[in-house]
Amino acid sequence: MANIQQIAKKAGVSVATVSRVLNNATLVSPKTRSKVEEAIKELNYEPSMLGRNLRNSESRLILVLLPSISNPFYTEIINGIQNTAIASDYNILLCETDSKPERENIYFNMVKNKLADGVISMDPTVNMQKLNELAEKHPVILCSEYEKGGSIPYVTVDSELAAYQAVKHLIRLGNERIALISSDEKFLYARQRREGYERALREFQLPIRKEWIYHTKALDFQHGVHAMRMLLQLEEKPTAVFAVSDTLAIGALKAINMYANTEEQIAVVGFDNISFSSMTNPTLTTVSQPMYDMGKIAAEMLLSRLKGEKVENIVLEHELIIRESTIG
Amino acid sequence: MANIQQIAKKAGVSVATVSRVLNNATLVSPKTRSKVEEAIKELNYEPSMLGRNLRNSESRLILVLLPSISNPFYTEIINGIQNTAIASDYNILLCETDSKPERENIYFNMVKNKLADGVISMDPTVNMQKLNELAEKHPVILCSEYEKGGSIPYVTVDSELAAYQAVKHLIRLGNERIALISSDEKFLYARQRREGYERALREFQLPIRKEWIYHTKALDFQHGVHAMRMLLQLEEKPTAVFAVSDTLAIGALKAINMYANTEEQIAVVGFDNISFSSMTNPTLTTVSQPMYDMGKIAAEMLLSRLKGEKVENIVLEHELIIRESTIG
DNA sequence: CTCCTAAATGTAATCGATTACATTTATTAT
DNA sequence: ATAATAAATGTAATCGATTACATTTAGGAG
Repeated sequence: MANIQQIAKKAGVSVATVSRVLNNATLVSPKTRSKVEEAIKELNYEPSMLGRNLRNSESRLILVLLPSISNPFYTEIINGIQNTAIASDYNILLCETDSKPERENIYFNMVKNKLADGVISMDPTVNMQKLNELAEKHPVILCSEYEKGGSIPYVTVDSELAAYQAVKHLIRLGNERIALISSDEKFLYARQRREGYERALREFQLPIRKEWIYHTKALDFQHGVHAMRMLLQLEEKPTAVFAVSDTLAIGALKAINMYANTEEQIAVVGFDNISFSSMTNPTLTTVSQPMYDMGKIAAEMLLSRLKGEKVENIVLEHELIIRESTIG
Repeated sequence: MANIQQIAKKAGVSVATVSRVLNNATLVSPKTRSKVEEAIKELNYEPSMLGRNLRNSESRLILVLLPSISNPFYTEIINGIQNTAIASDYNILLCETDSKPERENIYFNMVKNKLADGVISMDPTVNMQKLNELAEKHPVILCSEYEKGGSIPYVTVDSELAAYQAVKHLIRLGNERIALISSDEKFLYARQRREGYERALREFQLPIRKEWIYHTKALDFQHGVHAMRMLLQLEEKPTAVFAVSDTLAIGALKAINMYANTEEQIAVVGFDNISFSSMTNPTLTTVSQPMYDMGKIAAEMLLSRLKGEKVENIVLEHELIIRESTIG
């Protein structure tokens, strides 16, 4: 790979002039410019990002942290981020932390070291203290999961309200024994969705029973299956379930299919509206988050921060998508 | 962020000594070493990857190209790659090309520019000519999709054989009218799976009818639904379907559920054994690829190439997982 | 105490770009 | 034709590390 010196030599000019051509400065004569461009073409030259970044302390790379790419929830968000970033000549790097702090560290270092210009974190398991430290010196945006009262700007939805509405929907259908399949409450979204669930129950004077609240260790299908199976073994079984994620809800549907008596109709509501949720049988009622927009806005916020602008937190609208799993 | 000069000054030594401490060279006296280490701790210093990479032309970063993260097929492969890479002190960057050549270019440039040390490509839409050019100067491994007779090392499964076995399974169940839902035949895996499909049919003297071969434009659920819907509108409907990907197969199951008469039992076989495939109703019979191992081996091959070693192509074993969708 | 050798440390070039400032060349006005 | 100005180009420092080579220091032998 040729470097700028070789181009300069070949074109018979100085490296400064080559650099000017590269960055379309105006003070290059057309003649010189074309000489340089020819040399670039001939030697098949592409400027080194390393040299450039080192000098400019800018990489035009954005890190996107997520716990795991296996949850389809992130897919559309990433599309939103990516399209927006690319339109502004930035690229994104997907960083799967697998909820492991060591990996997180490596990615944080990339930012500190100017290998990346900023971070969008969607990882609920992120070390908030470290992220806050990073955010003091570098642009950071939280997407979906956020820190209440924290200083890092975020874009999210109102999880409490969405959960409240989802559970109210179940109540209106006549359900009085409504279970919650949630994840670890160290995550804000899990706490908020439980609060919404409880608010709806309280409003209708329905009991909040802790044996109907099941906490899973992870969000994949299998954990949903297992949670539902546990709920089905209770002497007083719930007639409806609200799960904090579609993956759990789909697992619950599966468990109902496999283990429940066919005459028991158990209604299920999920959260996220992942693409698979309309492929299940029955199709899944769920809370739709504007995932693409969330990603887009997160990217826009980060781009603003990169320009040194202040940004406001944003809470986007959600929507309850009613499908077969609550109709029967 | 402090730099090496500041550490040197603080510790009262030269930058060379600091660098030696950083890279645990042996020729540093214990006294000096601890002075330097203290300065590093005090100033909270972390060496700049940019400076280091520029000098060493090494980044210890591996690029993983994939067309889209929305296909769960890639999830486990990525885990395999990532765990292997991290064990050797490499990190991976996930690059979603969205099948767009511009994006591909950016990522190729990262490699040319030493921002990344090598590439594992899982993208069937990759520009093979450009990838081959890149592979002349940089380590590149193909994972899953590969180039027959090409010079880039690959790890994959025997798609033709797997498809042949899958279709034979359908034939043994008594199906004589077997459809194929495939994707664009510009992809090698699609061609190979069609060949396997045809070989099985020929072997049992069953007709190969082109109205039973449907090519989709993409691999998502919706395209599977649409394909199956088209097949159900034929006057002579197939009694079984082999789809080249689980996502398509799951869409097909959905379409059968929605549009087929309940008395028609249409058997379905997919390919990949994604985690969803055991959540559907009926559960999906499918070809299981050793995805984690494939990723692991791809990473190991790349690490070997990075050390300058030669590597051999590897074809891994697959397995037909029989579930409800071919039992009824 | 001196000399020699080995160990420890320092100096300065290097990687590949950008850019402030200096210098040369071209253009315009008088 | 000459001075003044504008445009084009060049020179060299810089970003933050590594490392060959040079130099200093320490330790041991005589």
